[in-house]
Amino acid sequence: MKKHDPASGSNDEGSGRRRQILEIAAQLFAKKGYRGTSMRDIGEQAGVLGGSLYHHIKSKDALFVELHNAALDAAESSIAQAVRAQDDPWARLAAACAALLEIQLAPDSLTMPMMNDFREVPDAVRQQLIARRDRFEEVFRSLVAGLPLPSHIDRSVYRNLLLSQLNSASNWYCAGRLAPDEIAAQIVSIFRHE
Amino acid sequence: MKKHDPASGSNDEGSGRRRQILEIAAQLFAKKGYRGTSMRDIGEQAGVLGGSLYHHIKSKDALFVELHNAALDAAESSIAQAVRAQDDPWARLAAACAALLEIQLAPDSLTMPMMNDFREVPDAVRQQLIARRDRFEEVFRSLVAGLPLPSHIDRSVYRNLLLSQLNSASNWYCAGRLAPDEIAAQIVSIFRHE
DNA sequence: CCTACCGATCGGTAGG
DNA sequence: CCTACCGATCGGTAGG
Repeated sequence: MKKHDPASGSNDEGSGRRRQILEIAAQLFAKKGYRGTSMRDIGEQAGVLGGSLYHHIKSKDALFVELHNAALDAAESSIAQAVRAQDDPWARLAAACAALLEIQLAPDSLTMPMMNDFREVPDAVRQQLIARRDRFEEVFRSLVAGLPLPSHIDRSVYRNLLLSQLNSASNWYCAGRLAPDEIAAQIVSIFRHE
Repeated sequence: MKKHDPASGSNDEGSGRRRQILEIAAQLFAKKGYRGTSMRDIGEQAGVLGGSLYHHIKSKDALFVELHNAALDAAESSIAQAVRAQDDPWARLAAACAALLEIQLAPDSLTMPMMNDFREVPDAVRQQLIARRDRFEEVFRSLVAGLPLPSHIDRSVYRNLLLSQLNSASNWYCAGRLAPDEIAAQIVSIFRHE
């Protein structure tokens, strides 16, 4: 008779089903955008009607915010681990770019590229997304601060350019050609100046 | 009794009204995205009801395609003119970046940043947008081909990284800080290698 | 350019 | 998890 909290991390049968739904939703949001993905679309992929999803989630807004934050959590910890193993500032930047691209370009999984469509999301959702993203970008602010850049380069612009590349790589990435870590190497070789 | 073709370039009173509507639509699409902008939203800004817009346009899809193509036409000719005045390959690239950014970061006008939301547009529209964009990007392909780049840099990746930066600059650009041409200079100074 | 409306689709809910 | 439905909103149209 005990109802399990749909937002909890409990690992019974219902929770596995919930994770499956989250992964389906993440893929659809990544492919079609927030407004382009209806609850009925998600339900169809999960084999249920749209309304039935509300036993697992509170609302479409909350679902999207949860996915977005989970993706940034995963990226943050993966980057932290990759950077920890490096000492040279350029090597640290390269490791961070490779780790982020590996996530951004993964074709499936729950970690998906969705920090770009702030425009098509309701205002209340957008504020949460922006707050989380700003926190995420702090790690790049400190990585860039550690670089021995020529003085004529504006580090704020440099960081924004770098991040916009990493975030939009999925728009032109073609799985057949270079691997994510090769693209990261290209980016760093372009952004490397001293 | 003569009906004027709404897609023609005639310059009578009706055509001026039409251009005004196009500018309003361009601003809304740029700010809220394709799906986030309803015909009623556009009508409201223009001081009429949504249904009344259909005397000036055929459909929302056609309106968006027209705006997108007009923006790329304007960018293409502005870039061509800027590049023509330069001889050195790096100077040509710098001129092209400055011209494109000037358009991408202009707060109003009909030329607007909208080559990013291919995801939220209907399939039939997306195909037209992609075809036009691919043609637009050819000019950058040839500019990059003219650069004396180190051999370890992949020119295809280089071009995609450059374009993704130019296209998403409006996401972080803050009018108070650097001017568009200063940002273009920063980009070129980062992308300059020999 | 408005009134008045169409069918379709949306996010979400009640009750079982 | 389904049936059956809610009110809201969408793109678009007929007729004036």
